Amino acid sequence: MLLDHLAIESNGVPIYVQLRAQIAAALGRGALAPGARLPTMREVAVALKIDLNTVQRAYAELERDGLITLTRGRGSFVTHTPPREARAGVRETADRLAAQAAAQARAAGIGLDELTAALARLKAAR
Amino acid sequence: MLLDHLAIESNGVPIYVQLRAQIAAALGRGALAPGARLPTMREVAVALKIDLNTVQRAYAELERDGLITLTRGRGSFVTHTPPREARAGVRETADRLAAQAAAQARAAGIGLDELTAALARLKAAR
DNA sequence: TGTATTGTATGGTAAAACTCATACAATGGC
DNA sequence: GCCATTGTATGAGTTTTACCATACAATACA
Repeated sequence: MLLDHLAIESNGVPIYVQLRAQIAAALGRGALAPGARLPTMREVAVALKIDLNTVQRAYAELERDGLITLTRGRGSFVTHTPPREARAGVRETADRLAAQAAAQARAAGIGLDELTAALARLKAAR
Repeated sequence: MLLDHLAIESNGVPIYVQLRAQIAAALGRGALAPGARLPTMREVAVALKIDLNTVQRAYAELERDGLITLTRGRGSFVTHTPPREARAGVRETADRLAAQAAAQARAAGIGLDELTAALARLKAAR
């Protein structure tokens, strides 16, 4: 379920931006098939303990970008013809995050191999 | 030059967050060697047409994370890598950094697998 | 037809982000 | 010692984000 993969961090990044990015990435990954129904705005608001208006803003921008369609009374659905660039930004973002982590590691005297091992441990702990 | 790799987008992410992330990523890719001098806060502010205080906030957080050191009158410099056996808690530190990176990735909709793959790409690119 | 569901919209409040202007303080070079 | 450079700091004012409460409008369904 998509709701389980959503989580808001207090990084300085606005909540609606985080939400928009996470849903966009999930769609680009194919986690939800075209035509599939997204969780209700109210469901997301309750689950993440954020405001309905904040969710609405994220959903509205996803619709503006052509990723989802909103229909009052019915719900929100994945578009059947998603834009190509949906998947493009994911790799860029991942590379940027990896480089950031590498910088932190170097400053702490941690090698890339040790960081990789730590990531593997984290993955195993789930 | 680092300045050329900096660009601010109007995507809702606070400017100081974008700047901090981009500089950190550049350091992680090895764009600047340890000990190298960063562009002046004022240079960045002028080049990106943003406020000096905004740059200062980004630089300050990079210093708090140990990535750079700030010296009044001299400038900002990439911190030197500490000696390898300097600390006993290498593993704990690595785990902490990994968890941090994972949280950042999660906020951006990036999964552990994608982050690991990106880290492998970065390692290969050296 | 009625009614619950779901997206859409508005007004008010608080906090954060950003800019602008100005000033202070340490460093290095003349 | 003088002075330009560079980081550090403060305060005022505007914009953006987020929350809360409330209400409206379209859809689906018993």
